[in-house]
Amino acid sequence: MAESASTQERLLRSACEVFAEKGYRDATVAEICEKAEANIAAVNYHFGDKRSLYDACWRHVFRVALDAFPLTEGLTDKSPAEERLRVFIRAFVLRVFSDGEPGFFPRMMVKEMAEPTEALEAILNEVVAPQKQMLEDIIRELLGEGASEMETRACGFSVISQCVFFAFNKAMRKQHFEGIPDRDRHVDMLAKHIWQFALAGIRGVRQEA
Amino acid sequence: MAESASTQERLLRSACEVFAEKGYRDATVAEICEKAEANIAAVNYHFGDKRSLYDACWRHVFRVALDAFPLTEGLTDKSPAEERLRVFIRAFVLRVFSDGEPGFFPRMMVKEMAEPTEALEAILNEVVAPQKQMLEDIIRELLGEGASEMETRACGFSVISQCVFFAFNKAMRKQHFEGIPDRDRHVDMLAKHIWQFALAGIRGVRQEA
DNA sequence: GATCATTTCAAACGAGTATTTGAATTTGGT
DNA sequence: ACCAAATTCAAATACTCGTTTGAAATGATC
Repeated sequence: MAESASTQERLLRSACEVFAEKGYRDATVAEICEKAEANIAAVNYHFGDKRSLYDACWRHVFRVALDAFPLTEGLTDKSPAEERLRVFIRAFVLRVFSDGEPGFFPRMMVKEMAEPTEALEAILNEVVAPQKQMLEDIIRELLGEGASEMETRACGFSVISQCVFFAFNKAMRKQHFEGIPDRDRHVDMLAKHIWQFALAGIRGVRQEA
Repeated sequence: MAESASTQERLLRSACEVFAEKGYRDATVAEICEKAEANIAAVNYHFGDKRSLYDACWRHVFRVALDAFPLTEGLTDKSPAEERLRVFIRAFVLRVFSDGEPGFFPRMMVKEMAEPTEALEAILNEVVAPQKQMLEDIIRELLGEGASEMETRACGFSVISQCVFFAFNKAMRKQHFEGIPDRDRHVDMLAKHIWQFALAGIRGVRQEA
């Protein structure tokens, strides 16, 4: 951890890393402090307690992910729904496979969903709800006028579940890439696959109705 | 917990319940014993330690899920791939939404994937690998001769990720059902949605290639 | 009904971990 | 250079939780 940054910053960064890898419960403040080259008491001095540090991490990783991979990159108000869906999915997948800070957000999210802490409800409201809204707006457009709210929700879930899947753990990401040399290109291909699969799926649902 | 069963049985059942709800780390033997109306030392007496109890739970929930919702229910050797996919997905989804014992398996699985214990590797080999194989066999058939191994894997992941998604936690399942009276029927509809979405997705991928 | 093995129990123990403490050190302002 | 505030530090504390222990209760066998 770079000793150029302030102790508080170093703590925040190493905490995000550890929380993203292990989840809230399995992360220890001892490990976080060690990685930040700070004293064991530094967390309490700078953040109050472990939970407040966790909250600070959420705010941080959320902002970083949004910064590094915005879900509307390069789009205009009048970009077609297909294109908006492509960008949304691609940004999501790039986050998930990022080895750096932008990857912390989806990983913390999966940990939190699997083993919720008190923070979950706030996260659902402040973080996932807007993204869900954005996605469903796209899908509603793709489904056309006749789409029911239930169909829209269902298709939204179908897309999101694919985007999130590989955030589970490193072993799964590794396994999916075994024997593949050019990792970045393959992430792109995966994003493209999800996009095509989802577009076809949505059209299938539309025809059925 | 029924006091008709033996202490060992009661422990196993309540342990599955708690592990499925909270994951290995957040589950406490105190809570498990309390729910089983057994003494705090009962786990060690009957199973040795918490980890061995966890292993026993895995064996149990796996068997129960396979029993209650087999992935090939009612199929013959020559059932068409579409039908095999439908049954596979439906059984998976029914497990996920089961409030009873069959639901414990996918929930423990998601917890384990999000925050792995030492048990993960064995589970991947003994449990998920065969199911993955089965699913990819179906998909390979649907994709036709020209399908690459990578496309097959990608479509397999697209299906599984949707099946698993709602195993994350109760809040998500609840949210998806809010305002819907007939829950069982809606689970069926969700399974059908995933099936249609997946079939269309697979066909989309096939056409692209 | 006596004896021995099995099971249950309350209490204690020990390891791991978040938090507190108060002294020591560093920093920033004058 | 000096003071005061901010920060760092090692050690102590408090709490949770898995595990152990030895005695008590229960059940099985003869």
